[in-house]
Amino acid sequence: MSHTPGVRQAQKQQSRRALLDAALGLLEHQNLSGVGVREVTREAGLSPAGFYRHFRDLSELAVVLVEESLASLHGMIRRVLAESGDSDQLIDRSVELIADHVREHPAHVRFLARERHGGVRAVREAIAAEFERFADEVAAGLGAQPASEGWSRADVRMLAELYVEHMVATAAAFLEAGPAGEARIARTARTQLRLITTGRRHWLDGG
Amino acid sequence: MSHTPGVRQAQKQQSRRALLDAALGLLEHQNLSGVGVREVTREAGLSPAGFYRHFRDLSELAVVLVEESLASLHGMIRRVLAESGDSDQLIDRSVELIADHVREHPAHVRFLARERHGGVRAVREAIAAEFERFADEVAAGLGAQPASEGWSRADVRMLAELYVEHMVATAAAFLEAGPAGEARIARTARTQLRLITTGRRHWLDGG
DNA sequence: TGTACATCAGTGAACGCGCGTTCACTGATGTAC
DNA sequence: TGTACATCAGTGAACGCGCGTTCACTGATGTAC
Repeated sequence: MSHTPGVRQAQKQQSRRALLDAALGLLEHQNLSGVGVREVTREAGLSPAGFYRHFRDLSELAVVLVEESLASLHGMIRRVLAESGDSDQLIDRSVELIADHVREHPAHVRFLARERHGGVRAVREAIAAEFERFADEVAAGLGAQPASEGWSRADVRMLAELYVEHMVATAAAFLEAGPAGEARIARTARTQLRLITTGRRHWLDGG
Repeated sequence: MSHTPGVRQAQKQQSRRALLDAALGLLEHQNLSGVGVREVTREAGLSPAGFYRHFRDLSELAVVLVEESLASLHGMIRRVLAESGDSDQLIDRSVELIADHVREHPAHVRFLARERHGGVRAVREAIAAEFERFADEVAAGLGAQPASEGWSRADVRMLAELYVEHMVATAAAFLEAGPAGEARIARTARTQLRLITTGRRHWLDGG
């Protein structure tokens, strides 16, 4: 509307970003319940009162972080599903992508792992709802594969949930193990995925 | 040594128990980092200063809770491994046992799920170490089964880890879903275990 | 372009509060004789 | 059994501290004319 494209608004966005980033940084080493408004504003370079121009409280901020964390995860899932090749190659690439993702977004991944069963209901529910959506997405991807011919919708869905659960567990294990343990975690994850794939292949011929 | 069998000591144990129970109760709805010494003593009926006759701080108390929570879990694992029957019966019974366990020890299970990736390192490490021991135990159990003939130690171990991870995820899902969702969680868990079992059966014949 | 007024992101001081921890204490339990 | 002393779990008061939130404010940005 005005010739200047909202200097004020841009500055506000910058403060908001600083708050979100400060919080994410602090959450890498403590729980949401252990982080305080004053701590976040201190880290972000604002006065404590400034916080309330942006969020009602920390759990509101945390829900935004959930959305951002999951946006980056969605990107990853889409890349995994888009891969093509034989199943062993797919597995190798998937595990590699998870490792890359954890390396690139450690704070996001840690935040999700930590608050998924954490003490703040609103955040827990936001995470659970998004993981459901992941499972939907994975189920749609799996359903489109030739290997799923003859499968019931319910079975495709349970397989998708198994994959998502395994992906989350693998990501958490990468974090916990650090660079030194990366190779070991990756090896285990690949073998487990191969076992699941074997089960998938023989699912319809009577176990 | 004395004719009275330590009235003093018995009373001290009682206070200690009260502190542990109070903490476990509070931890059902909040993170460890959100719980305070004063809150715990209030709930336990002691004065704040009394806490320090028993624990250096809350994380020391929490590590004791980890041990207690896992003792009850160990019992469950042993029961699962001791079951006999065909594989479908085993799966049904295992999932049932998990459901029972969650119903009987909800606070313990919630505590483990919450603090497994929580903000207190000592507690996280205590939980991780115990889960490792579970995987050992499960691996030993699996290795003894005829179905594991010809399997490498590493493969038995990765299968054990997959089972443990699945068990933990299932327990957490039971908690999250509450009684209303129990049947649905159980159905999914059983199908997933059947898929894994199918993979296990065909593992050695080239995928 | 210039001017007068409106908006509103961010400030700094203030509030009441509950926290973790310490301390000297008290009184029941335990022990030695 | 009785007595004198030692132990030590639990108390209550005190401390300094950082917290979340509110408030009236300021001054840069935005708008109307």
